[in-house]
Amino acid sequence: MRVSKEKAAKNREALLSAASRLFRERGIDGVGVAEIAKEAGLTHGALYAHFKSKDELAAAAFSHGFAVNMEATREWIGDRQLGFEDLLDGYLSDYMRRKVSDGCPMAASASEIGRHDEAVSESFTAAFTEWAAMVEASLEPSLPEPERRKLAIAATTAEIGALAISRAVAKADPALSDEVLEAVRATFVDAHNVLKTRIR
Amino acid sequence: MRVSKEKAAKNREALLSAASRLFRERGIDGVGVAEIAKEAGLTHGALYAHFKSKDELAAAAFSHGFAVNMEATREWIGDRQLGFEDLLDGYLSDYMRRKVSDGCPMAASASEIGRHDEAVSESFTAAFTEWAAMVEASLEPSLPEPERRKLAIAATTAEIGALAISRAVAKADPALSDEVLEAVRATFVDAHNVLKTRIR
DNA sequence: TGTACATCAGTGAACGCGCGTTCACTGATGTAC
DNA sequence: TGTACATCAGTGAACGCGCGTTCACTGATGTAC
Repeated sequence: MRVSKEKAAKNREALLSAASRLFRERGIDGVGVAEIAKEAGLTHGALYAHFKSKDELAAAAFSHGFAVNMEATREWIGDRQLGFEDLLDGYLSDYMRRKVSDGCPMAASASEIGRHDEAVSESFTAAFTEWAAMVEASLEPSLPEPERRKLAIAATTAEIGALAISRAVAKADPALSDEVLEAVRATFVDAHNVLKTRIR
Repeated sequence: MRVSKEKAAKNREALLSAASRLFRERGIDGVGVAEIAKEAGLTHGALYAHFKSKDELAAAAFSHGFAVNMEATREWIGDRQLGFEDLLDGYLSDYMRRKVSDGCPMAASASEIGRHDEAVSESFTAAFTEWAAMVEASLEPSLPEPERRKLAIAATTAEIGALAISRAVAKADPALSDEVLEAVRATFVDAHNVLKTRIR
């Protein structure tokens, strides 16, 4: 039966939350629409009143999960003046490695994105661009372009890759899993320092 | 019916080739065992004479695909004295980005690995370790440890991440896809040069 | 403010199909004599 | 070299189940008068 506009909006939100969490945990192909709808307290048919297809839901869920993470990051930063090193430390941490179901959706799904609809690729791209902009803003302000943007893009790419790979090797080689995070952190801190030195 | 040892070995090889290719194209959860067996010219039941489960096949297929790529890389290098920059250029290329079905299995599956059996994680870890060793061998020999190993691990991590991400954003933003490859290349070439300069 | 009715979010059965795994069976291979 | 037979890779039916999507229907909501 019909439902009030607010209730419908809440149901949509519940679908996005459930999808977002389940897709990060088990992958887009690892979860069915019925389970997502059930998790949101609905039947699977209702899902198609909100989204045209599973891939459209995947795209929206990706954006939703990223927005929640972005907001949490902004809150974590708060009024502090956090620099590039602080961001790297925050992202390349054991906490983030364990935070799969509500962690960074880019690290959770990077290698699956290319196999789905263009809508999914667009969600990923928007998230990547936004995150890279935040990283660039944390860099030494006086760094010249295009070096500044290049470092931001490389750092964003490397940190997403590092989190994904540290999870991939974690079961088989926990020490290597730590090394991956630390090596990427150290390399980019150093690269930033070198660039800062060059402009002096 | 029973089949000669050579024929059985060839069938196993065909199963690994098919699985390896299909998993890279569509993900482990995106392909069924029946399709893999059919592609190898067998029925699905035969698959279980060679592998205990789909995940065990996934682990073996990953190792198989990586070994083929490693061999191709060694052939590509041949007798030339290729350095770190050459390896980066080779990996972070448009050719590799398009080479999905027979390309680097680490870039194709990085973010899915953590969701499967420990056997799959072990295959990934062995591949990563072997590739990182090759990268380390390409670095300036006089670089001290632990910086040398750290740079090799960071570069390996970043190049796998870069390939996965350049594919993820390719449909939505081809220019950004190129930038990702180039930014990682430039950052690591620079990092290597800086370390070389420091030891002088 | 009250009434009539169009709207549409949500239900649940049905569609055709594929999933991973098991298992009784087949029959050529490979071995023991 | 020939014979008897155990081995086991491969077959294909069957298991129970889940897949994404569609659709006729329900009935409360929201709107027009």
